[in-house]
Amino acid sequence: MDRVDVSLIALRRILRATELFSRELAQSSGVTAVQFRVLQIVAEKEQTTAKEISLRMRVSQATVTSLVDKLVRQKLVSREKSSTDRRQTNIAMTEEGWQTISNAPDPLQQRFVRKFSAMEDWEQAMLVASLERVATMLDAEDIDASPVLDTGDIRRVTEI
Amino acid sequence: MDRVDVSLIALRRILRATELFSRELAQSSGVTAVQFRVLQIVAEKEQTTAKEISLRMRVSQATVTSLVDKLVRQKLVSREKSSTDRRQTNIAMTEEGWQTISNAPDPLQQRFVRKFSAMEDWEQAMLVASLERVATMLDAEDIDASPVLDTGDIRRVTEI
DNA sequence: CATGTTAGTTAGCCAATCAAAGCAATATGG
DNA sequence: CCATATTGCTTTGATTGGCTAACTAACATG
Repeated sequence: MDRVDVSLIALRRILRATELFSRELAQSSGVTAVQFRVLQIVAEKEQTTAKEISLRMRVSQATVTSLVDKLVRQKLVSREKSSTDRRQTNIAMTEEGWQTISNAPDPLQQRFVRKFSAMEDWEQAMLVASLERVATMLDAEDIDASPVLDTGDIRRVTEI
Repeated sequence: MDRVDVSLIALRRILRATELFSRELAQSSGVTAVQFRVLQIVAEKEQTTAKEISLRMRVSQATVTSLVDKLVRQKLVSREKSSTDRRQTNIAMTEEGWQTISNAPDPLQQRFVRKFSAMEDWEQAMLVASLERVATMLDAEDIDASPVLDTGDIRRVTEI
């Protein structure tokens, strides 16, 4: 089997692993991976607008509305009309939201981080280079790519 | 930014690229990526059973039924009771099915293959090693990982 | 033969997503 | 200053993919 095949298989395994994890999380915890992603985006700046989320996630505003609805129902975020522009709605973290985000289990990413950290320096470097290479091969445009694996820990500052 | 972050970002970009592509395909062509995946599995051996598909895709049999329903409705595959074991249903490719699979646009994988092939030998080797490494880091069990990127060309023989 | 196992379908549910339409609020060009 | 965009968001109504649970049919086996 040639290398192209081997790498495609590996890629597929990676995709598959995250997909399965996502489902698993959806069942075990209250929020699904997608909802958690929204929560993360809100968390990055303490508050945001629906528009912002929709742009970041590359999803329609209608979808954002429904996702935010679910988070609001669980009291993880709150909606509030902006005072400066009343067409806008500010979506803000609640105390529960912060808690959820900090308590969220994160097996997949953690597994990755743990193993990655255990690697030799040269191997880490090689991996980083390779992953970036592949990413560039696959995507053309600039996309939202905060350092999370479908779900993961929040970095409030990272805005590449 | 440390290497862990950089690699997680790259991973996310990869995930994102395939996800966006999948949606795009769903709109432009008749079959969605998942349906296409089913079609590919059937194509590998000319015919299969629902069970086989469900195992390969790691999805319930009920889901397979509904996916196959859609393909049958579009006449891309056909159902036929197995003569050897009449509990089984053979799902077989139709002429249209073959056509669909061979005409299917495949920008993502093609982009990958093209760029990969253009790489120097040592770089290809490095990439393969890295991807496999990451895949192993993320998934534990053995999974279906035929050489496709959500959708892609068929290899009837490849059974790793 | 009775009971169990296996393959598949049906029914009923949920999450995520979209497009289209609607409703406010702001912006803007006469 | 008002009529007409434009913008931001929600509602409505669909579709897809996914699940579990219940059911039917066929095979397997003690």
